[in-house]
Amino acid sequence: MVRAVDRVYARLRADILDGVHPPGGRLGEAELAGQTGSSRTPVREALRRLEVEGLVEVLPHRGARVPDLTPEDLEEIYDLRMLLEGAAARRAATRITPKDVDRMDELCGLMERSAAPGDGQDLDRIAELNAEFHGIVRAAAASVRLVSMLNAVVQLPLVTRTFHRYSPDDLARSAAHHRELAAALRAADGTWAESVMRAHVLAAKAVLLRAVDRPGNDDTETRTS
Amino acid sequence: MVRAVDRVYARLRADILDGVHPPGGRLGEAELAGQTGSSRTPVREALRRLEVEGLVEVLPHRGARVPDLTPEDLEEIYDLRMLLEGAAARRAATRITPKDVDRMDELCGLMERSAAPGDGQDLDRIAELNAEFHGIVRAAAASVRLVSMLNAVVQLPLVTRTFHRYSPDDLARSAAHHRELAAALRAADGTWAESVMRAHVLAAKAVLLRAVDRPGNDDTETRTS
DNA sequence: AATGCATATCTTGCATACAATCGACCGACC
DNA sequence: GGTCGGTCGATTGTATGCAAGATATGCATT
Repeated sequence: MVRAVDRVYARLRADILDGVHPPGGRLGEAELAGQTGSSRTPVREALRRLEVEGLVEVLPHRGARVPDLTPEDLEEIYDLRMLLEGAAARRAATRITPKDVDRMDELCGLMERSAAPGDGQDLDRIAELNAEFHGIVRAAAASVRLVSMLNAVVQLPLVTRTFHRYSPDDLARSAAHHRELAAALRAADGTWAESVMRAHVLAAKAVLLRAVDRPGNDDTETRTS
Repeated sequence: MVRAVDRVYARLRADILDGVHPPGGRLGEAELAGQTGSSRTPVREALRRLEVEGLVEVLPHRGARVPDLTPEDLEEIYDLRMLLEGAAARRAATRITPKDVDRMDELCGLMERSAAPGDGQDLDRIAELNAEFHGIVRAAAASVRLVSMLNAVVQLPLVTRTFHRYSPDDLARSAAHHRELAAALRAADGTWAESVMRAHVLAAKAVLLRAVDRPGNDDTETRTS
């Protein structure tokens, strides 16, 4: 039997990331308790956990809300992500196993295939593979605190989770970064790996900020489940 | 009326940092509720907050414990602290006001006076001034997420809070770092400020690791309140 | 005598009842 | 007519009762 707080936490987190609870949306404890079939106690605990991850903000006696991020917030978040992912890549370079790098190369191939234009293109599949790819790097960094901080900064609404904003050039650049990162890690060159990772994150930041400034091809709001 | 969870949280945190609850010590909810005069609910919430800050570790159905940090943990923590404090110093360089730098210089003078050998020496007072000094830098960094991450990493048992381990040379070096950091910030030179800050943190790490390897002059265990 | 299992007890996890606080609405007064 | 104050409603914060899981202990069995 899993704990109710874990179910509520996972459900709430997924709902926020999928846009079920829009930014600025109110999160009443009783309402969420009803939706999840549990009582307010696990809901409260889940909300507090999400608060420290930055996914919700709670005001004393006034409940929890989904924060709507300003462009300055996004700037801040990506700067932090660059810093932390870069440091993780550097640490990983001297700790990762060849087997892990092999898997990363394999993932590169799969991502490139899913990114190829045409009927076979599957941008959601890329997101999955991408998550595993970066997960390997973080795991190889072997720093529980660094990883937990990364989780607090990476998994934010509309920060990641989708490659739909990426142009063909963006996708090609991302793929090149992935290949190069694997090469740097295989060479056990921490500085190289860190540099590539920083570029990778900054490129993602550029894509996002471009989309925020001109919210035309943005499809996150239209998601319903 | 302040919330009970805040009282419990502050009390518990202070007790852990002061060594009232030694590393490895068990933290029963009912026991803590009795000590703080509240019920288990605020205690639970406070424990969860402390968990994400790394001050306690909770195992499902098995309660909370104060984690005892291995030398590898300390290594990891100081690496992260170097990274984050360095980044904060860099951001602060282009955002800090001259008034804040003036105050930092003032604090430098006060710390140097408190560090001077003799009857006037007051190492605990240095800790206070030092906290304000670095607080100014963090505030000037103007990044709520960066600051919260720093708080999660800095305020750990036996990481800071005391200058009793510092030799006269260590104290002199620390003072020099502080003066230089103020100068770098006044010059609005982010790279300079970051470099000094990284050196400052690494120097502190060296002092701590030296003390851990040869736990002779360590007085944290003997504290009772 | 040692090991495995069952049980007993203690602790945490969850649910619900009660209290405190905040915001909104309405009325009175200026 | 506008503004200030009070009361009401709703929501969060706290306390406590109950259930489930985990560890420890003791007994039976090999």
